[in-house]
Amino acid sequence: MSRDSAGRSFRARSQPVSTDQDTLEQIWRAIAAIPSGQVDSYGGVASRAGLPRRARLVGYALKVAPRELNLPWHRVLNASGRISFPEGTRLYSLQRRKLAAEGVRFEGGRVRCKGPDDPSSLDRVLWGPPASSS
DNA sequence: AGGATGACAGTGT
DNA sequence: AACACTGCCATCC
Repeated sequence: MSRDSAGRSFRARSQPVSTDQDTLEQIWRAIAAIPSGQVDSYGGVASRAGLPRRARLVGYALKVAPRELNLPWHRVLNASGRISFPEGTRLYSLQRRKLAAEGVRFEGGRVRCKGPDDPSSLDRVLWGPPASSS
């Protein structure tokens, strides 16, 4: 860990940045791997794709993703557990509807329970389908 | 070439 | 909890 002139900490990149087609496909695969009824954050997707700190790139990858891939794009939320589209837009309601169809419950504007980034729950995402009442 | 703008995130105040 | 700031990276003026 290092610090810049303003005192903020940061991790140096251990790998050269690449934004070629392979990188995009890697991200798309990570998104496709999110199980139905579960959600992940942009940063989480980036990490699982082997691209830590590249959350913004995930947003770009989603934007340019070919429709034929049929990616579960609606399962990707921002780090605060919220939908990243402005409320009231068509995409917002579409995403919210798709999530609801998979049993993802909302509380106010955010998904229930912890944040999608919580490392302890990445594997057994707790806010999953309510159908599996354990 | 340089600044603004995003389907973002982390840290500090 | 909300805001400001910065890192981040591709696009679009």
